[in-house]
Amino acid sequence: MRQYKFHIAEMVSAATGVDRLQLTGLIESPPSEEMGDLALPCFHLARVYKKSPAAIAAELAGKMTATEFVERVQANGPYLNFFLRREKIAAEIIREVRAGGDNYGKSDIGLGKTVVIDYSSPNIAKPFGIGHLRSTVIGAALKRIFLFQGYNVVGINHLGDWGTQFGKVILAYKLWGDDGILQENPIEHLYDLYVRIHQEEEKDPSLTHKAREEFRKLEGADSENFALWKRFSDLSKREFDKIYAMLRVQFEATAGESFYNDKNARVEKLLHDKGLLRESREATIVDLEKFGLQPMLVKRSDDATLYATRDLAAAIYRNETYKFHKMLYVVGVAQSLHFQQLFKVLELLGCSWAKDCHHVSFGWVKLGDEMMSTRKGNIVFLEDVISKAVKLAREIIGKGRPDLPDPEGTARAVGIGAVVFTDLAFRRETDISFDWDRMLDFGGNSGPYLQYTHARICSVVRKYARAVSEKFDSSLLILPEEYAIIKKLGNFHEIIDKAAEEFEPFHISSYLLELCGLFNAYYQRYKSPDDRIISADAGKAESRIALIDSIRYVLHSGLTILGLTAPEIM
RNA sequence: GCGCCUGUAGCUCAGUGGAUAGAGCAUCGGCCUCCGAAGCCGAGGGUCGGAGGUUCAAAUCCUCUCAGGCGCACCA
Repeated sequence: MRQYKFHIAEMVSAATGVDRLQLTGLIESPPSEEMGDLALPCFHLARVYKKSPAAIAAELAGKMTATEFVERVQANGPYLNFFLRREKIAAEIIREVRAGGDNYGKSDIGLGKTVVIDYSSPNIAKPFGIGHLRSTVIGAALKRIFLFQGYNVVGINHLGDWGTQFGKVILAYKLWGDDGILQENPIEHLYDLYVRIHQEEEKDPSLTHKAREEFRKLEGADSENFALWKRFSDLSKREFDKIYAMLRVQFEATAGESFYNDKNARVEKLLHDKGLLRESREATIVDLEKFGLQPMLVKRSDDATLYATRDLAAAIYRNETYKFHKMLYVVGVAQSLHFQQLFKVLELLGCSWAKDCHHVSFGWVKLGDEMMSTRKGNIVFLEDVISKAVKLAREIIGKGRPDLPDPEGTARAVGIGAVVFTDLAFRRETDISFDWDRMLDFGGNSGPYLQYTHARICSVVRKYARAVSEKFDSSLLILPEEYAIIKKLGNFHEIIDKAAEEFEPFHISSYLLELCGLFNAYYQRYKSPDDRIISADAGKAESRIALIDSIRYVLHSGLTILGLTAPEIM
């Protein structure tokens, strides 16, 4: 619909002399159909011309004449409403979708630019929980959104594989670990040890000190600790890879924190040379008080590095390696202070690109009233969630369609789709309450609802049993539901743009739900031989199939971007 | 204490300056001899936490206030 906004802005600009781009931004969609297809609120013009908005609207309505796209223009109070030529719009949009196919909605505004996205980034020696899933799902969706816009995208898995916490795991393993259990069930065993050391620490604070010492030794290349770390790390990565395969998530680089071990010293020197370092309470810090921020701790009192050091090293390394246009950190809201500090320190180091770094934060996943916490041990395992969802999908699928070609694969597609979509069904910043009932609700606003609608459209197109014609007659698409769908299809570009600008995949989720709602209402409303999609009238059937096959394309692209598969039968 | 975030229908959430505040779940009532009922249609349900203010126009912006959450020195 973007092109028609431009067109209308041109018309109004010609009549008033007001800047065309400014007008484009003002044009909006009216709340109801009888108010036309696009509208220009005249409040701003009223200020310029010192007349009432209603008078301006009336006056402009008189000056406007019909055009190739605009059928009539009508003043409605302070609004100037534009009614488009439906036949023309229908023909253009459907042709555009069909010509583009899976490429419809793509753009090349990102050509030659690189976006680096840091996402997923689980901690080794810890289970992959529902919380990490959120970063993974949002990051992977953003990656596909930017690819859709022509950007070169580098997805980085910044594994949490270094730091004091491994001192804890190493210490716990030395105290209570069991090689046999580790071999058999690595993540579970490491997780038990991790929870246990946190509990024991409460009773015996000396453990904290011992754990730090273990990490200091690890950083000092102690061979025993290094071997243990390496083993934990390898076992964990193997588990994570299974999950990524299941979610079909890929990374261009897996460079965890340990990757920067040999790059921290250089950062420290840079900070030192800029005179940014200060000693405070025995630790090394960058004082950020004049920027209203807490100090950033760069090194511990025993000289071991901290995550801030490694994040600085990572940012500098990535800038040098990828020359990025933007860098996104898909990390929970709990770390927002850290990122403010990080970006500020980069700025102080003279990195002009610090402004291109964004913390794409997301809210908590709560369990009941509590925040999920690995340390407290109240987390939900991703594997349990997926296996329950797939099991439920298997039951539902088995009932309706005994002839389904690949029941197991479809059950997985739908079960995983339900889980993935749950993370995309809210705005990023919203805290999510983890709820089994909602996760396993395949109706309403859910992934399976979108997939179901897609399969349903595929089924109708199959039943039509003829090639979808490109020579359909758009003048036969006169039902209000048909026109509403056409306008919705025409909005796909704008939705992608908005999702990319705001780093918000939810806009796409919301759009797809609306699109499916329009289709389902349309589908169910008309049942007579003439009115149904596969109409007794061959011409109508041809046009309607071209229309719903266009929905199919957009739905398929949208689902793919979000990370869901779109089975043709389910 | 300082900083940030949230408060919209019974529940979970959209809507972030414009035309009667929307959806899903839940409740109640309808719709499969007919293209897939994982669906659709309808009903009830909201002083948008509260009070001031800015504006032609406020759920949306500002101030104050109440309630909840998170972050703030050697975890990441």
